[in-house]
Amino acid sequence: MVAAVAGVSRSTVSRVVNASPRVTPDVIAAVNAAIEQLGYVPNRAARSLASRKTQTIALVIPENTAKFFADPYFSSVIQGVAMYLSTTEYTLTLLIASEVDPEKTRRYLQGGNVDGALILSHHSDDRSYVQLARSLPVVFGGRPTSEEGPNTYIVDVDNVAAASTATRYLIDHGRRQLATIAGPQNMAAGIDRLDGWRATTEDAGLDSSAVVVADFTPAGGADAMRQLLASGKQFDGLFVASAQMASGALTALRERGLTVPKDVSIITIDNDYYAQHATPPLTTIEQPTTTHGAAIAETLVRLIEGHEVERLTIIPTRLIERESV
Amino acid sequence: MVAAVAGVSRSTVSRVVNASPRVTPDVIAAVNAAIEQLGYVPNRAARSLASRKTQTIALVIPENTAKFFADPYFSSVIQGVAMYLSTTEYTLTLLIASEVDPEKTRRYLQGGNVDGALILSHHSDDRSYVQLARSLPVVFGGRPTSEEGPNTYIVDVDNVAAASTATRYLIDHGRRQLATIAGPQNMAAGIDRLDGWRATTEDAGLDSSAVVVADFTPAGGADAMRQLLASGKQFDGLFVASAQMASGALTALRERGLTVPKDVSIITIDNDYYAQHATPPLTTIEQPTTTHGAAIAETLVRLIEGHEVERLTIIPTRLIERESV
DNA sequence: GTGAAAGCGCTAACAC
DNA sequence: GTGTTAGCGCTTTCAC
Repeated sequence: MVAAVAGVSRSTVSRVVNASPRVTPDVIAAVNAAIEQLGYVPNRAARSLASRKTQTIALVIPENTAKFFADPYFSSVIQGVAMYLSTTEYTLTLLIASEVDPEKTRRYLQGGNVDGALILSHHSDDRSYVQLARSLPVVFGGRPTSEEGPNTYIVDVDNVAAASTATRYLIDHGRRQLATIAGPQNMAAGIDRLDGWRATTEDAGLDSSAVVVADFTPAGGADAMRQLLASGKQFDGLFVASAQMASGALTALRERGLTVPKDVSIITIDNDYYAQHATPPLTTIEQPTTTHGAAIAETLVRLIEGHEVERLTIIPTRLIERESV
Repeated sequence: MVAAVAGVSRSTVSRVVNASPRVTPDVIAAVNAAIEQLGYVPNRAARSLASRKTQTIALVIPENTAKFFADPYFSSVIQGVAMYLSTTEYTLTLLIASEVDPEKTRRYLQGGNVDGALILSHHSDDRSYVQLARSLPVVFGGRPTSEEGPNTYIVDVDNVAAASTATRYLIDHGRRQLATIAGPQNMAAGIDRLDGWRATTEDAGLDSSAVVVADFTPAGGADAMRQLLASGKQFDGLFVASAQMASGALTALRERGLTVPKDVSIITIDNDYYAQHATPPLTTIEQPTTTHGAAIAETLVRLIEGHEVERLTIIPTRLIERESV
């Protein structure tokens, strides 16, 4: 073993590996030399067992992975998480939450197999995770819909403000008959964006009754657009709560021979390929996705390591002007 | 502890947890009852340490994660991997291969911290992973470019055949002046698809000199298209080695006022949103991505568990006819 | 079929 | 500053 080659005890090797401050430089050098020579790699399992730390962080993914992975927003957030963690000593585990047996996930998380968990809010039922936060460091990427407890740490974009900015942009560009395709009302992002649109619309003294709810997918956006068109409501400015839905809405508009932005202006949220490659390219509110992922991960690491952490971190957004307004 | 409540020894509890065949049904029931009552969750670290198995599989991701995660193909494959593994006892760890310190990744992998590794070929230098396969079960999703060893297990699509099918489709539809936008020639997928195109084109007695190489991105595809246009070569049928590039190519074609498929037919590979939402929607060769991911993971698990495994598994592809030819 | 004992490879008191 | 001694929570021979 390393200790023998370096001529020291196993404890000392352990101290060197863990960068303990009180070890003589000579000894550190000797041990490192031995480590190098032997190609020694500490065993994670043994370490965890003895230190009662796993150095592992779980990223919990809702069972409905199809939607999850198909959404470029999430891939991008995961990327941010993974990249941040690769600069630390923590390892990232992807945990798919089984809906058949939700207990399985909870048990795994609480069974001391991870040091903390990241929950990307995508689904309605996050109550169990809010509870989980009582016994394990947990950070939510996106505000959970269920009531928050004292241990709820959230890193999120200000969805109300983003929707508000978008809506005001429409108004500032002369649009007076507004409509919106909202996101699912069991998700915080869906709720908050609708709230922002409605408040801003009403503040401007405009009618806020043209609302259709969809599911954040292109197909859902197209359906919603058709509904709106069929409703007979007049509108010249449309806020769509996600670029994926906007892409679908564009398709439906084209079916009816309507032109953007001549007949109707569109503004949305997300600067993904849907927004960039739409015809016309969409004016949108960008949320910095990888930055968001990194911030979530960083918050969790700080939490695990006992640092002071803000209960709520807001990630800034940015308006990108293109050709749809 | 569980043993006490169930009135048996720890060994017996261990046997029940690990589904050992020779335990009396009564005892099994008693132990399970105790487990349930106590909410017992076995400690992974202790288990690993004693059994010398980690029940962990690493998914190695090239450092250039930006490209990686932006590619819907990979998100989708990861999804397949994650979903398959969630049905097993294995846990998925995302491992970002540092290019600054490639040794770090290798050491981690060889240090007994995982039972096996999945390499999604995306980058040129996979030699080190082919080597790694000598000491650790490794499965490649996509053929590595470097020479294969006896322990190289590969799960891949037949890229040559896919390109060949696509090219023949163009020819069958009356196109005689063919061109291609090829993928990077340091990646197997890029090389094989070009080979397939060239062979089929030449077999048909057609000119195979109109080739531009790009990097699988939309921007790269657009540039390549402009180059092709500027070259003065005439073509009425174009095979683009990925839908992302095809989407860029479409943009460049539009700039020049060319219409698809009237002026030029386009066929590509990948049935992602680029192919589906392009204008016009692209005729393409679909590779089943989540299935691919699941197959890769399954192969690795079988390998780890000592089952007989094929050295090469080919995933079937499918032609999807749309409006670009 | 079940229990007793040993030990996986490391860290963490505690002594010196 | 370094070595000694336990012990983390499990699995695994080996008896019985």
